[in-house]
Amino acid sequence: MKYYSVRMSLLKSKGLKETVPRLLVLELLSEGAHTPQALEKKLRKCGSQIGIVTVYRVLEALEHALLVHRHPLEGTYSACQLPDLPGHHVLLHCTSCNFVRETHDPDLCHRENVIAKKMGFAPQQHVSEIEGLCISCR
Amino acid sequence: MKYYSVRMSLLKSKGLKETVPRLLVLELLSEGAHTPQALEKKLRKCGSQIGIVTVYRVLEALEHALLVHRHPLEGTYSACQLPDLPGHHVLLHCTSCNFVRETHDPDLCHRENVIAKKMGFAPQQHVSEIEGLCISCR
DNA sequence: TAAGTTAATGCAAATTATTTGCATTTGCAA
DNA sequence: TTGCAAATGCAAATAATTTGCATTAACTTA
Repeated sequence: MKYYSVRMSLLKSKGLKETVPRLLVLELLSEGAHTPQALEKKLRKCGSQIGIVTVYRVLEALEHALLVHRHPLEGTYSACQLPDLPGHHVLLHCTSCNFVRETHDPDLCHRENVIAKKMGFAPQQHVSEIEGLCISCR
Repeated sequence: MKYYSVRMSLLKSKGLKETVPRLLVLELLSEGAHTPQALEKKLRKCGSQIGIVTVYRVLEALEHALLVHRHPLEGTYSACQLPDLPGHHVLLHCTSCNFVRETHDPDLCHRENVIAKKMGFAPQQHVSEIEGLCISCR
């Protein structure tokens, strides 16, 4: 596993300490959505002896730093692919292979603000989840 | 509680049996988002002796029939306010009073389809959640 | 309207998920 | 390299969810 690559600076840039559990979790979550339990199993398979409690705490820290998303329709987590654009995210979640693609769409964002205003809401953040089949699964 | 009103026909129209727990849960969920646990407590206060297990099973049935939404960022449920427009929903969730308002927006829906297509996704359903403060909380 | 059938409920218990407390270790700054 | 604060590991407590089975209630149809 190549966890010492891209994600090294990411943690520091968010003011988080760089630890092995965090790097591994980020790595796994960049490959698709996982529940905390699924993460623990995979970590065990990778040889790391990281307990479920630590997984929870790592997820909490990463979510708080907006580096991962807690996932709408499933209770899973995935790595934020656009950590520099907080506030609005579109998640494309393949129901077959479980892969999560993420994007940002200014039009959608704008439309959501319009809707919020129309309904009398002061929006703080939006998440849109689109469930479907990805290009390689159909 | 006026649970014998509007929601009576709704259950039947979805092919579900009309039972007291279901009517009560639908009623409560139309007033705002609740966790299963919160539902049980309120039901108990209303005098009904409906166990948590039943609450879970009622929620499962209602969700499957698309009469309630399992809620993105909180693990709560709320009644679907547009049961005749499945597939796409916009949830406006007040982070202060916990109320959930629901709407449907053709523009947003269209935009999400465009995004999905652009990303090679065959969309099955979308949910957009907008978190913020409702009109009476700000 | 009174069976009969199927599905829903209630309860107890099992399983699974999440949180907490505390001792130990580790990352990072001085 | 040393020291401090924060992160981790482990055990145990708490909470959430599921399962099995007996009972009850809702719809059908006769």
